Amino acid sequence: MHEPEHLKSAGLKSTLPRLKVLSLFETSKERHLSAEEVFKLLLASGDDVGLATVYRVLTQFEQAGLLMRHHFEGGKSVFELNHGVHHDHIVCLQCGHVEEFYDSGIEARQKKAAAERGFTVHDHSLHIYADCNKPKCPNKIKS
Amino acid sequence: MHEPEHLKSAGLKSTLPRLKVLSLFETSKERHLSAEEVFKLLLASGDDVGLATVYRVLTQFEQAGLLMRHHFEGGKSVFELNHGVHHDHIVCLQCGHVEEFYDSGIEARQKKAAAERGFTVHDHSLHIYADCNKPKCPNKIKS
DNA sequence: TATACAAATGATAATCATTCTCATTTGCAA
DNA sequence: TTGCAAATGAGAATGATTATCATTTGTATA
Ligand SMILES: [Mn+2]
Ligand SMILES: [Mn+2]
Ligand SMILES: [Zn+2]
Ligand SMILES: [Zn+2]
Repeated sequence: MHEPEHLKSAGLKSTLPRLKVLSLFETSKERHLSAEEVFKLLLASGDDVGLATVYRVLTQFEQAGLLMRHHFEGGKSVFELNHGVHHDHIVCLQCGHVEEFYDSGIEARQKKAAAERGFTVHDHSLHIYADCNKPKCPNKIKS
Repeated sequence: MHEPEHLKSAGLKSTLPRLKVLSLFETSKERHLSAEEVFKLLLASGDDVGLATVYRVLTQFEQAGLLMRHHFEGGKSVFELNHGVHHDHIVCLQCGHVEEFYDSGIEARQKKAAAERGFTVHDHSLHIYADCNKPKCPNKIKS
């Protein structure tokens, strides 16, 4: 029961919808969730939160540094709890499974490439799109 | 005047809108263009092509391998002529300027990261978001 | 604890990029 | 030239996200 403090320290007041969304990310089996998925999971668990509120809260949490937003292919934003450690993503094109990885060599070479060209890096996104080849992976893109 | 053959060999018949779009990419000062930009540039040059046709043609050219599509931040697809050599992008958050780079070390480490996890790579996208620090860069995001 | 009110919510309208529909036009093969 | 499948263009439809605004709620204060 530390969520209210999380919100407080982020300058957000502790409301029911915000607690529900945060709690969902902390307990969900899926680490990376879209707004639509958050909305549906809350509905399914009997917690009614308006879709507009879901979008608002996700954006607020992102700005507060509680969540990170990613733009995978498919047009919809995906969010995950910000555990403070940067990582990149491998996304399975068949089942949508997301695996995280970190390669300090890649990170270093990115910085170098940008610096050599006079750029000041703010941020980067690296997504590898692939087949996961897991036994449970269906050969069909999940809707 | 070799465009018609390009289209023919791609299995697309040589129509006026398609020739105009292809020619625009071959002559434009900007290498990376969104659908909206293509549409407006054609209008400005007196070549009227419907917006729906622009979208259709861009997608067809992408499928034919003539263009590559990228998803930079900002929600709209960006296209460029496919010159056959893979590269990644550094995008200036202030002026939208795009610079290309290629780092074989990064490429190799990506393949390795995916392989180690049992993935079969289809594709990847690496975008570095930064300030270009060029003298001509305005401190404002261009609309 | 009751009250007051700014902040938050939720239903719904609006927006934006993109795709779809369908009547009309066009490239091109015969 | 003609015939016609393929392509086009105007506008409707879609899907994700944001804006509006009347109503509700968290919380500071009396
Ligand atoms: Mn992640
Ligand atoms: Mn490029
Ligand atoms: Zn999979
Ligand atoms: Zn710049």
